[in-house]
Amino acid sequence: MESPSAGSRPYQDQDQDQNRAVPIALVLGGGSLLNQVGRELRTAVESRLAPFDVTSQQAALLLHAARQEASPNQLAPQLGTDTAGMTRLLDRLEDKGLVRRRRHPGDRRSIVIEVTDEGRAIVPRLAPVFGRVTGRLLAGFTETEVRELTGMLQRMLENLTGTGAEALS
Amino acid sequence: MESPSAGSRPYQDQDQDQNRAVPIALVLGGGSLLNQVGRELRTAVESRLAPFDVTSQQAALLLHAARQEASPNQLAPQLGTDTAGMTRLLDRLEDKGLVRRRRHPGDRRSIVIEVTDEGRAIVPRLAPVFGRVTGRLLAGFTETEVRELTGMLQRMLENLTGTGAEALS
DNA sequence: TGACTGTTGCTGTCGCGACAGCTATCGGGC
DNA sequence: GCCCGATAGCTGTCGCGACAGCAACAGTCA
Repeated sequence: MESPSAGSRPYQDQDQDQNRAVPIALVLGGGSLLNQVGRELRTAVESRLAPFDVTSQQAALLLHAARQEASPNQLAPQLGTDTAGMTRLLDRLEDKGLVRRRRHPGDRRSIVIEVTDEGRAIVPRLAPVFGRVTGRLLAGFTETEVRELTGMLQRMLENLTGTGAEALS
Repeated sequence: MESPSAGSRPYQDQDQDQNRAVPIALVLGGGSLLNQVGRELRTAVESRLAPFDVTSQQAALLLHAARQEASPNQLAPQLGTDTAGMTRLLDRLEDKGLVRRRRHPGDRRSIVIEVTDEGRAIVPRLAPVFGRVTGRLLAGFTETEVRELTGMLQRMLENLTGTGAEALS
């Protein structure tokens, strides 16, 4: 298909080529490869979280909040949402009794997310789920590949957001 | 590029290591790196599609349907959704007058998606949007990297969807 | 003191994915 | 003819992300 010499040509040069090897399938709508993997990943996590009656988002919030008390505003970017999404997320978790809202003593605009005893009871069982799915996701990958993949994902993120968004803790 | 001892060690061996270099951040909920890139990608596409008053999903459907008439059932997997999602997607596109539903002459259960003249008018201007965003997403990537990335994404997809032997669960 | 500005969380609206259940239709077998 | 399973599309429900608008509050400055 391609000659090996083309391997290091920057992708930009290739952009005008109408018959390029990697088509817009990487990008096309919700069916893009990227989104497809993301969706399957979420589904895989949630099927394993079903016994605990929480979604992957809810589990992620619990893990973050249990480790350190925080406000919705602080957690929102780590969960890939905004304050509006946090409001609803907290609503659902509060309905399930896993989380409580407390006013911040110093700033009455703020809120402190408090994991209830019921929430803390299941938190230790949530983390391994993410670990196991990570293992399955990356089965057959070498450490080098995982590093390269992570690097490429971060470069793509920076390409899109413009400035470096360090989302990784 | 392989440091032989660590670099080629399969990721599985690393799984029990609590302090592994790539944490569950790759997987954690909607804030995972994978989903984050996917979301930014969708946002970037949609901001460029705003003048046409279509979303990335709707644009993707138009591109597919304009190239070749098809049924919702055929297009659903390509758009990363199911027939239920197709029903709503078609509803919205029909409301906008970009698409029409026609009964399949041979099979009265089926439907043929017909792009209206109004729809065909904007289709040629949609494809370049995906191309441009692809270019931006992959800015600075070599062809080799793009190939490796695509390959890794596909491997991850197979790892998740494949019905392979499941030593972890 | 009072106005101004920025922040924080809430609410409404839209689009979308996943899932379950339903109807109409098609096809094969008897 | 009838029956039975499979298939195509529709509907309802839930969770979530993006966006816009809102009220309460904080810190600042005249």
